[in-house]
Amino acid sequence: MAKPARKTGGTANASEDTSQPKTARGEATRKAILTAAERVIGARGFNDASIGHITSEAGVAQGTFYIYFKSKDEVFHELVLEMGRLVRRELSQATRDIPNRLDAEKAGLTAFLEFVRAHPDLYRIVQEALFVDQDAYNAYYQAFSEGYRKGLEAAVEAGHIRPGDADTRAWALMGISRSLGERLVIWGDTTPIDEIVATVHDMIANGLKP
Amino acid sequence: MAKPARKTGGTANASEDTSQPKTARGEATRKAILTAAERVIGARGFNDASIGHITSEAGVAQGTFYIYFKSKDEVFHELVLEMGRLVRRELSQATRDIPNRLDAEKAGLTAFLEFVRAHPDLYRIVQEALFVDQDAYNAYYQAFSEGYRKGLEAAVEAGHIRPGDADTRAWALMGISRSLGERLVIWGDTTPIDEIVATVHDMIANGLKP
Amino acid sequence: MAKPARKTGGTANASEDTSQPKTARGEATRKAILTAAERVIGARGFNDASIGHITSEAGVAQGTFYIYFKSKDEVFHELVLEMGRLVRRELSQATRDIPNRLDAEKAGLTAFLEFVRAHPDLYRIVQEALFVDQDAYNAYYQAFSEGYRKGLEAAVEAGHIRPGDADTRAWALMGISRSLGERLVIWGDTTPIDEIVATVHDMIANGLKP
Amino acid sequence: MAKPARKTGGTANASEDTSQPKTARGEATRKAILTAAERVIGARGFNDASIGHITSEAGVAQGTFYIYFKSKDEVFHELVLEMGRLVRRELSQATRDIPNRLDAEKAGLTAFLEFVRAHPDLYRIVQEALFVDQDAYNAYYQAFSEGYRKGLEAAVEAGHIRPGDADTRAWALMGISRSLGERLVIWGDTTPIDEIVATVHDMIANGLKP
DNA sequence: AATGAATGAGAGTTCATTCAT
DNA sequence: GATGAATGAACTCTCATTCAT
Repeated sequence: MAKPARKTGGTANASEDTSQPKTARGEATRKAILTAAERVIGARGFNDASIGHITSEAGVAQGTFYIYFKSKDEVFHELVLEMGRLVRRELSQATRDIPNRLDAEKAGLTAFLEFVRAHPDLYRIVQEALFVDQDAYNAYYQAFSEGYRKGLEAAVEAGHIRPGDADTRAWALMGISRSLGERLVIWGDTTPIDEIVATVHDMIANGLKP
Repeated sequence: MAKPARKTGGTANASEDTSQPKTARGEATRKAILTAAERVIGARGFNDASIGHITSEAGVAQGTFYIYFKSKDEVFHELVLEMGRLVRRELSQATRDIPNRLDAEKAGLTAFLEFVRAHPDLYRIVQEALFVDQDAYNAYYQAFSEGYRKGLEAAVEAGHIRPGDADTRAWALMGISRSLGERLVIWGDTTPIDEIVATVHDMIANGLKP
Repeated sequence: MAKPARKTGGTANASEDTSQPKTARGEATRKAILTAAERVIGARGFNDASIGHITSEAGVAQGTFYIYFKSKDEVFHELVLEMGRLVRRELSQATRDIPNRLDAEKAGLTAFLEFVRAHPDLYRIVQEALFVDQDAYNAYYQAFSEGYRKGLEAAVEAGHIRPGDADTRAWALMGISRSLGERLVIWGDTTPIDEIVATVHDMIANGLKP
Repeated sequence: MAKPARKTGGTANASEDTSQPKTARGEATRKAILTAAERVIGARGFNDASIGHITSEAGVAQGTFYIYFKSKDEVFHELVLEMGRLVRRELSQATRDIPNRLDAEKAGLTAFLEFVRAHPDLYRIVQEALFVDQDAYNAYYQAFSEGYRKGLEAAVEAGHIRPGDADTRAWALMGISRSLGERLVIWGDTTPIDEIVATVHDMIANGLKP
């Protein structure tokens, strides 16, 4: 029997032993490794991407990796966090100044799909986090689901959409985004994004309107 | 440079060197290994689940594994296929005899969520297939998305729902199911399934009705 | 340092635990396994030939192997002994009744090359014995070299050939046979055997004649 | 059934993933492993020589082996090539400046036997190549047989020896060398090399002279 | 800061052999 | 006599990580 505990967290706080680069050269090296890691892990998956693959893609020696990152898990963790930051920034830029929830929903979906199409590696990395760094995965989706939920609660309050459990709706809407994003990245769908959005938004808007 | 090709397929046809069991004892052993693999891989993930973990969970020696499966990849492949079969059977049983698409949608979602809650390991395994056995992953979702699409096309035809791109809608609806299923399995959500379904179905039904 | 001792012997006495077949059916099974072993080991080499390969080539179950042979080493041993018996019989039949040493030499070479061309697997097996069962290898060549030596000594005595160290000559002549045999088996040489023999015998006869 | 194809080639081009050493230390380590492999494989045979045996003989960790060689097969391949280079160099040094073919033959045989007695491991390794790396084995003997053949053709042309098929003679002479070499290495023969050569050369010279 | 050689634990897999039926 | 399931030791190879230079 003996179900083993699921691996969880561990790589939470990034800066402890790994020195932050002090020079411009160091900064550049660190960035090169991070970018290489994104490409390599995105393409091969976490387990098939070795440190050697990453460093050779980055054009540095293997040992150099450990000057900037404590472990393989740590780069991965950082990539997931980065993905979160980027997506959230994108979405908040796209939806700021849009008072109506349903309009914001539409703009957000469009922005998300465009981002995902532009960064397919990051999409895969976030999905794989479920198996590699569950804490990061949780943090990623928690941030989204809470944002969503609050938005939906406010929209109900404001009478923009009709009543209904905000958390469940938040997960449902997130699911739509993820699924359509996956269709682009994994399945190579080429439908123009605005067509996708039009179809989906028709459904969502009618599904939620008061 | 050298972007590596993504691992793909390879484990497609199962029986070549691995002998199918010829006795009841063998049959039982094979089943025991498969079940153990489901538990262990579901719990630890593909990479952290070693053959040793699986066989010791199954109560057999390591070598016994290779009597029934050609490789670690192959059990995984078989688990994904099995998951597909089980889910599809569940859904078709739940929705047969329901003529109206929207009602069928509701019944299907309920059945899916109940299934997922009952088989959390299988959910994780299918998700991980994206990184371990992409062919199986593709086959799994292709089967669903096509079924969905056909159902939606027929429903439009029949005037049960209003017009709209069936493929996009199919992916959107699949995304809703997956996301809510994940909330149950990964996030330990305890909302009663019928409440979830009620909330979501309100949105879907209004979103699609003519 | 620690040069390990070379593996040697161990499988010398064949009948101890392995029961000799008592029935005609058993006899046939044993023969089938031996023949299969010759083919499989000859083709793949000792190490790449598994018991499973042999038994499946023989059309019996794995366990059956151990009814007739104590171990993998043992079949191999027996094959080498068999090769020795066959070759010696062939040679003595070919050279009996030929009083003159040089004529006998010619007949023997012809017979040997014909045998080898007809049994390429056995040739390889004997060569591999050097690495698998050195005792058998030694026994095989000792028998030949001694026969050769005695023949040459007698021939000197009789004045058929001119004086010279018999043992060295024996190894030299054996080397010629082996090398030409190998050219047939390993290199696929198709020169007619009598042409080969004519060329070589010209050299040997002139080299040894008084 | 299913006669398996004979293993062939595969280890042909050496440098692809295995990095050539870039420092003196690396160079030394590589050399140490190669030397250890020669000793260990020569003594125990390819299959009984594990990577662990080789690395512990070399005084390095197991993993270090794979920094310098892609596989066990690859070291073996390299050893066979090295053996070929060494022997050819030895022979060409011993026979250069000797215009007469028969004299060169004598000098070559002497040099070969002395080399073999000094490097018994290499002799065994080349023989085992027939079962481990047939390409290397072929390359090794092809180089010799062609050199021999050309020499003999030229000698016939020059009237130093009498006419006769050069290829067959080449294999016969190679066989003599191999066989006498084996007697030294495998059978521990202690006859002084010049006595062996005297006996054999008497036979060859008379056998070939015009 | 950067290198690259070295480590060694641990993984997947094979296979000769045993044994209950 | 024959089967085929089961065993487990042993092997090759990988890779995250450390360290001397």
